[in-house]
Amino acid sequence: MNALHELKEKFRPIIAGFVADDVSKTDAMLAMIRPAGDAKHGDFQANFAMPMGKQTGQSPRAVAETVLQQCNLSGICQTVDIAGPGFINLKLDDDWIKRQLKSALADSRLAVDSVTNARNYIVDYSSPNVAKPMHVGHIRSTVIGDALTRILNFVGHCAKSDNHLGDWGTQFGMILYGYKHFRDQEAFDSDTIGELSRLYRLVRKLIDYHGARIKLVVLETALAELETQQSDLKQKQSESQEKSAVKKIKKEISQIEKRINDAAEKLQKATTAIDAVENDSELSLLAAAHPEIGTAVLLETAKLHAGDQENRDLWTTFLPICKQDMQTIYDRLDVEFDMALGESFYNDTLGAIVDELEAKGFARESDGAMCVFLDGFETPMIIRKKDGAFLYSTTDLATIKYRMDNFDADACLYVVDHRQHEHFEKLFAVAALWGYDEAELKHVSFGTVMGKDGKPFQTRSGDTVGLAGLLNEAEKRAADIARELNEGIEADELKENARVVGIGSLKYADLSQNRASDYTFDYEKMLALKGNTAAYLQYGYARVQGILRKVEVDPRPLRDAPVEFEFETEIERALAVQLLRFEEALSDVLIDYKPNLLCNYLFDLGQTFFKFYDQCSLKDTQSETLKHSRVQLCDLTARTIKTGLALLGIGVLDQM
RNA sequence: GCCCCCAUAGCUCAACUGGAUAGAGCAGCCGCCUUCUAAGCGGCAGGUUGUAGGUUCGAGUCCUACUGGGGGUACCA
Repeated sequence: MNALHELKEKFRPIIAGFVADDVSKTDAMLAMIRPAGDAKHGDFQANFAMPMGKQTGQSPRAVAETVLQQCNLSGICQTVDIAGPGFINLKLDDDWIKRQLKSALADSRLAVDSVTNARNYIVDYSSPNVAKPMHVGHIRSTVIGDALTRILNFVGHCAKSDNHLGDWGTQFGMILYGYKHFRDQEAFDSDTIGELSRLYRLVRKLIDYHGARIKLVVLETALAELETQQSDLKQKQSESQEKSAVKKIKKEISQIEKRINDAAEKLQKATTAIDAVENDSELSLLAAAHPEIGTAVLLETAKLHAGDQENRDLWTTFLPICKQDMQTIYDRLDVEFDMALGESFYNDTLGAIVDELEAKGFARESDGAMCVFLDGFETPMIIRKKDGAFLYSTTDLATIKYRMDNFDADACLYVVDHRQHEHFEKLFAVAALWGYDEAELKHVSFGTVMGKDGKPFQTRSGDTVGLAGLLNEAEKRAADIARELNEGIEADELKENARVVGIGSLKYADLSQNRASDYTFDYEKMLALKGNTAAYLQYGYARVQGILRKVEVDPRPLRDAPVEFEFETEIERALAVQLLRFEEALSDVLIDYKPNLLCNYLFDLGQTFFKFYDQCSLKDTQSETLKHSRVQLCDLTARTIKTGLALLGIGVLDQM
């Protein structure tokens, strides 16, 4: 049941008459029926009279009156008013609300209708590179993708999640090289994943070192050149008389300064990479002994791809271990995938795909590389390097083909950082050329995780914050509060409480933000348990359970045999209306795949509930029927919170 | 150079895709636990939505220019 939808259908035939049955115009007008911005204007408002008045040359108020004369809203609306320039304010009928509440009460889906146009979705998210430790940057894709998959399935679509693991890239070359040259066998035997991760970081450091050494001179001369230019310009500025010329020079100076800052930053990075090795005698020796490590690593990767037995064997040994390590994180996050087809899965199909694109005339060789040139793009999409190796663009194309052929996908969502915007634009353009132009291919992008300095997030050491550590800290903080508030809480219960609240709040912190915004990583905010957090909603849920325990009314029999709802106070009606908006919130989420809209809804519901809680004591309610009506409201609130949080991948507790 | 995002309260973010008086949470101040769990509630304070124009009945939202920040830009993913 969706009140907004019902209202739109009531208005549809009348509006259609006004716009000569133009369906898209009708829909545009109906889209102007929306929840009231301010509760004192009613429950919903319709804003179509203004543009319609404009088009027909009538006054908007006259249009509104005509529409309302023809539209029979009795039964669903209690009052209908025209206000201001021509706003139509709609207030739902109490009896109608009560009927809807009853059907929600009796329904395990809370009367959320299944969509009529069910589609097959593939949701591609998380997709970490195996063999690199997962860091805080991975959590965003993981929780957003997981929430979208759950919501799509709940409303009746068929959504399959796919973890498109980076299990075939250069990082494996690093590990292979590290394993062959630097491994500590004892450590490898006792703590394999720790040793692999150490090897990865070690090789990374050495490559960065040599890279920085080569770049150093270039960077230094570039910086010096820029500084000369800067002083020249300053000279010119002081000599110049003309106002406009001075202004122009000033602008040039500020541009130069920006470039100087950039160059200085790069130089700083290079120096840091060099110092990290040279200040460490052991590392210096290793660096000196492996001058060609960069190309050697690429060679190891190439050998792996070419089917070299030793490297393949090592890969088959490492991969399950790495996957197992990631799985512990996914388990803690309660995230599951329907499939985890990594890049390696598509390896055997890549050659044929490149050949096909070439044969069809979409791809051609340029500078030795196989490229697809696209209108509107400066650079082509390279699908095979000049050394013969394939790229992730090739794999992504193979993935699209696989998903279309095997899952008959109507839509693929890629929950990936917005920095890959252009990659996906090209990918989708090539897919359309290739013939996959029916399905919706959508880059559900999200902002970068930034540090407090406004730069992409990194810790001082240059390593990004580990995900495991973040989860530990989240649970620890939740445990501290739970212990403080519940003296003598059992160890098991404390642990469960900390897990549900800590992890839930961490996820919610990510989900509650508009995914488009870059997000500033803030330890305190990520781990906050007060205000607009999962803990707030979980607390609301737990309090309902507390009430039900206290008043000793079992809500379950009331679900199928409810008493008549009574709105003794304004707040009870407000809570009721808010409860009926659940389906609306879910459909809002899916318009542009924004889970934060569900968070907004739940937080509003929570606030309304706490007001109700404050004003309507069930314990002191004398009338049995009123008490039961309130129990029913509580029951619906708890179930809506529980269901809503579950759709975000967050759990609830009976007691906190 | 070219292209893409972003700029909203001291801080971190919303604003249902053009609607009525721009909302929350932190942080600050004042209240509320002998009253169903204070991880809560009520109140105060905080804004020329980066700047300047434009479009229209109506703009944080759309267009233009500018300023500032981030990202991308031929063989990394």
